Amino acid sequence: MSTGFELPLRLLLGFRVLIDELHEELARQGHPGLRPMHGFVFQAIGPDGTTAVELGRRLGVSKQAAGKTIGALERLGYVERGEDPDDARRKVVRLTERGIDCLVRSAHIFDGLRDRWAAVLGEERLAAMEADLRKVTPEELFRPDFPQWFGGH
Amino acid sequence: MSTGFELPLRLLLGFRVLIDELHEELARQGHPGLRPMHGFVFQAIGPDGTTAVELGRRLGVSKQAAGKTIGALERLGYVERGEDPDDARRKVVRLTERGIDCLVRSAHIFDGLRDRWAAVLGEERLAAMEADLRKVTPEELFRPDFPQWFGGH
DNA sequence: CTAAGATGGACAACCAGGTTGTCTAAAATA
DNA sequence: TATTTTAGACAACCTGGTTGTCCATCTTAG
Repeated sequence: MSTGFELPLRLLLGFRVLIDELHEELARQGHPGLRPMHGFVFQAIGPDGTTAVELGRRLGVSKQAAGKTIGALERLGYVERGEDPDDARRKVVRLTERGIDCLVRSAHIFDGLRDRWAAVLGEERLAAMEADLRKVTPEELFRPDFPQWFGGH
Repeated sequence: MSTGFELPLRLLLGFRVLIDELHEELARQGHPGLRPMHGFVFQAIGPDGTTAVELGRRLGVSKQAAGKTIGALERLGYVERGEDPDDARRKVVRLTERGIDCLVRSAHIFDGLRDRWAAVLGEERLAAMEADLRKVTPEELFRPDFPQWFGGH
């Protein structure tokens, strides 16, 4: 019963399982209240920080929407705004210590989840799945405009 | 470079590739303007039709929200409301001929996309991927509350 | 070197899609 | 038969997105 119909749903379901378990574990480790899309935002901000305009471009939303998202994450203590000494117009958005802690923990948790899958499937089979997926998906891992892409009637 | 970080994103990317190609092809075949989530709604409606209350329950949203979605799809010509002879309160929502056409074409397109993946990866490897995904994901394929699940800051 | 244009960010008004609350008609039940 | 439950419509509101406008600042053309 391998209809083409099952494949996309299994892929999505796999993603969902991993993300759900990530957030359960993050909540246990002191980061409750985060939503799946926050990970995308953190990644889009990057290690060197960014600006509202640039963040909006990366996320595929307007700079105003990006500004609101930044404001929300700032209130949660995950990002902070700083001045740019080279350009008085720009406000650089950076991850706070708490934001970085969240990223580090996420990486560890993802590694642990991958280990669990490897224990069930075998490391060889899991590596094969990853290799195969690489063959049929674009190089660049991050398509942070995903939330935008999916929503909307 | 198999960090646990890559796996979920590859799964999501695979899903996205398939869905994007599905909608490109659907647009070519006379169904433009459909969004990824419409497929979920069609599936949630099912072959026998449903009601706004039941649809809301399946999609994980309020009956009012389901009603609005139904209204939008009705305007697009994909569903229609009919009376229930056994219960004058209920308005049964059913797929129109156009809605069914869309579902049939989607099934064919998904089959074709799976064939393309099989040509790249080999039928055996693809079947292995599907089998492995089944081992690490829930039985029930449909979690139509996905849009709801992902969104939200 | 200055004047014109481009850019980053804030603010306001609006829109879409979700929410809850209230209401009516019809069905189920005590 | 009287009461309670249910399906659906309508209204008010909330959130997170949109565009439009504005100002301050940087960049660039003359």
